[in-house]
Parts: sequence; C-alpha cells; structure tokens
Amino acid sequence: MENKKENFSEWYNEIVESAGLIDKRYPIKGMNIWMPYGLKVALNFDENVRRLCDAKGLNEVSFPLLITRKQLNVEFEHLKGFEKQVFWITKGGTDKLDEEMSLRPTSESAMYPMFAMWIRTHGDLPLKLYQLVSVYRYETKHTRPFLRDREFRFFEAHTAHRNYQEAEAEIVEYLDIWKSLSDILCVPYVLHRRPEWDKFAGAEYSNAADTFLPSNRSLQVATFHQYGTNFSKPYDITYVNEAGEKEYVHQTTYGMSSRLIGALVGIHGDDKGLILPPDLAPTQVIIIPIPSEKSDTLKYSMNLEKILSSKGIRARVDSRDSYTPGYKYNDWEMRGVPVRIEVGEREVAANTATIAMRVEKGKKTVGLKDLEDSVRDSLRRVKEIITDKAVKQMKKIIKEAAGLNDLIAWKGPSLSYWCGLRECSDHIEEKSEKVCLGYRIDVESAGNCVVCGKEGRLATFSRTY
RNA sequence: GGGACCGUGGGGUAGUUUGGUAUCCUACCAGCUUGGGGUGUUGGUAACUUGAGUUCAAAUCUCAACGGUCCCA
Repeated sequence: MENKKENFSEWYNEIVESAGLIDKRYPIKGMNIWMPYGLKVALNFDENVRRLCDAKGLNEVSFPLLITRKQLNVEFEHLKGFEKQVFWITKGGTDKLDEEMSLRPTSESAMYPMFAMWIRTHGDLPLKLYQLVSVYRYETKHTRPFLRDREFRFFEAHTAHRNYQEAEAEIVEYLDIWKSLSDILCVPYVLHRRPEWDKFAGAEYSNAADTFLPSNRSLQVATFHQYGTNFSKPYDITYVNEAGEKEYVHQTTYGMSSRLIGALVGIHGDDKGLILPPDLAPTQVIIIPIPSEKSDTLKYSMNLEKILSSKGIRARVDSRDSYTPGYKYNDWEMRGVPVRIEVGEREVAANTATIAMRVEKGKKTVGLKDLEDSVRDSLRRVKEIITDKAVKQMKKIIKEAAGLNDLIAWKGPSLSYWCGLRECSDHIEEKSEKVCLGYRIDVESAGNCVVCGKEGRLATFSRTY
C-alpha cells in the first residue's frame, strides 16, 4: 500500500478501492459505484442523521430528481452560483424537449415552489423538512472519490419560519445535530462564517464546519445557511400572520454530503488501511476462527457471533476456508474493522476469546462472561483513540501565523487576524495559494489584520478541496 | 482557459529508444498442502483504449478521437 504521509493522494485513491468502499472503474468521470461495504457505512451514517433529525422535529421527504428550467430560472443570484455545473436533459426518447430539465444540483428550486403552495398561515410554520438524495454537479476539474464527485449523496434540511429569530434558533438546532454526528464520525472540525463572496449563492450568511486532511487541505463537511427572505421573495413563499398581514417566511438550510466519508478515510486511515469509527463500521467485531484438529473453532466462533449479535453488536465470523488467519487479519485491518476476536483451540479449551483492537498492538484474552463488556470497552477505546488522534492531528496542522511571512511559509492552514476586506484575503491568496475560510465563530477574538493592520478577528486561511 | 505526462489480462507492471513469439507480481479457477500475522506447490483462465495511416510485419512509428494523472491561471 502507498504511504499515507509521503503520498496522501495516491494512498487515498488506492484505499477507497482496496478497502471495498467503491469501484471507480465506471466509465463516467466522477461517478463511482458504491460497493456493499462502502454503502453500508454511508447508510449507517444516514440512519444516525434520520434519528437525530427526527428528534428535532424535522420530517423526511423525497423530491423528484428533475427540475424544470422554469423552476431553476427564478431569476436571482442563486442561479448564477450553479449555472456552470448543471447537467441538462434535452431529449425525451428521440424528441427534443420543449422545456429542458436539469438534474438537481441542490433542491431549493425544486422545493420552494411547493413551499409557496403548502404555506398559507402562521399555523403552517415552522415547516421543517429534510431529504437524503443524490445530487449532480458537472465538475470539469479533476474529480476525486467522495471529495469531489459529479454524483454524490446529499443531506439537505430546509426550514421555513415566521421570522428571523426563529430561523436563527433553527441554526442553533442544526449545530446540535452536527455535534452529535461529528462525535459519531470521530471527525474534529472548526466553525467558520464564510466571507461575503464565498457564501452560498442567495444566502444571507453561511456558516460552515471545516475539517482538515493530512494533505494539509481543508474540507468543508457541513454548511448552515441563513436565507432570511432571499428565497421566499423570488419564490413568493408567504404566510398570513396573527394580525392578518401577508409576510415572507424566513428560511434556513443545512447541508452535508458523502464528502464526510472521504473525511473519515483520510483522517483515520493508516498504512494498513481504513480505520472505521465503531458507530459506523458495518462490522464492528470480526471473529476469526483458527482451524484446528483438536476442536471445532468455527462452531465456537459462530456461538460468539450469536452472543454478541443478540446484544446489538455487529459481529461476524469470517468462515472463508481458503484463507489463512494471518491473511484474514490483514484483510479486515484493511477494511478498518475496529475489533477482532481470535478463536483457536486454546480459547475453545478454556472457554475464552482473544480480543485485538485495530488501533493498538497487543491482545487480551477474556472469559466468556466478560465477553460483551470487553468488546464494548474495546469499541469505546477505539473511538476514543481515533478521536484523540484526529484532534491532535488537526491542532498540529493548523498553525497560528503572527505575520504574513509566517502565513506564507507554512503550506498548511493558518490562523491569523483578518479585517474582513477582500483585498486583504486576495493578497494572502496570491502570495500563499490559501483562501480565506472565514472568521472562526467558535472562538472570541480581536487583533490586528495580518495584511493591513486594521482591527480584525481570527480567520483561517487554507488550501481547500 | 493554458501546459506536461500517461493509456498493456480484474489490479500493478516489463517490453516502446532500435518494429518481428508480450515479462513478472497479484487476483481469479481446479487440485494437493498449510493454518496463532499476507502458507507452499502444480496446472489453468485472462491484456496491448479506439480509429485511420506507414510497413512484408505495429504494443512499439505517424495522425486523430476518447479516457486518465499532474502542474499553472
């Protein structure tokens, strides 16, 4: 396998395929096949998303994939943000379509004409919906599995509220959900307020969670947008308030994508392969029977699987006959299974199981009555260890730069004071190839802009994916 | 948008300069062997991106298309 530290890009390309997440040989650029193992990781994540969203009163919906030109063309700046990356359907069978249809790049223009029909009075608000669907963007630059695809899995929540304050409160709720998800992913992040010119097209403001890969580039993993009435005006989404007056709704959105899978791979993996967070691993515990003439290790393994499964732990026996135990250890390490149990004649004779973790050397042998507790403890430990490692790694990557020279010298992300002016961040971009991710919104700060010296706040500058 | 490099079994490659039987590893299939960290062995399946051109003869040379990777704006 490629060395992660020396050649992250090649290591990444190799691991996504060899770990069984995807097959990228499909003949369309930027469109890959989700293999069963990779899809299961994504579906486990989706399950958590649904659980957390439902608990916050968001309701799942599913809108059609196609959006008419008329829907998309509602004329305001939102369109401009996407016009160069939309896939268009121009023919039906052999006939040219009267009205061309696009593959959704995101669903504002699909949903909001419907919102206008559904929302009548203040009693219809808040309207809180989300969907988990595939979206399409015609990328012309080079694509990368998960990080930049032409088709990717997308979560989008869309809400409508009576006023700005209630919309703001929703964004706080989003953050709760995101915190829980980042805990499940074991992916650390920092929150930014995107600069004016980089906010989502049509948004009043955009907040984003960014993480950092070992390539020293940042990766946007979640976005939280305040739309105000910027969309409700062109789409005419109004309600009648308590006083009988017509008002525009205030809207928010929350977006995440299968980039998160890329983040998992890039952040946790090592030269042996993937390391999956226990909450998302399709198989949390792989049980390897070591063939023996003295005892039926396979039968014993099956029994362990049964015990653990009955406790809600995703355990599986690798009963493949044509591979040696050593091969299987490596194979499942490549796939990132957090915990392994070995069953040989010694374990069978003594009624024990030998447990090994993906992230630490050493094994321990426990009696069957301690099996569940030990496995749970190991899963917890794996989660702790990879989270700690990821947090430390991120802290190491982001360097505070007191002056412009520092900022330029370090190729990775820098933290500096910035006045908010585009001229200053453009200057930085020119000298360092790093773009401004925006002000940090998770820390209070005040200091002098690293370029012009005027009053500013802490901002992150980084090369991005 | 501009430039560079590259397309050989499923994956990774040698061969291309100097045109002539396509190499090795891995994977896969069958068998025996082995099994507590990628067993060993025998046999087998399987490839020159596409099209046109030059030539007795093209993976190799020429042109074009398509695909991929990287760099620069």
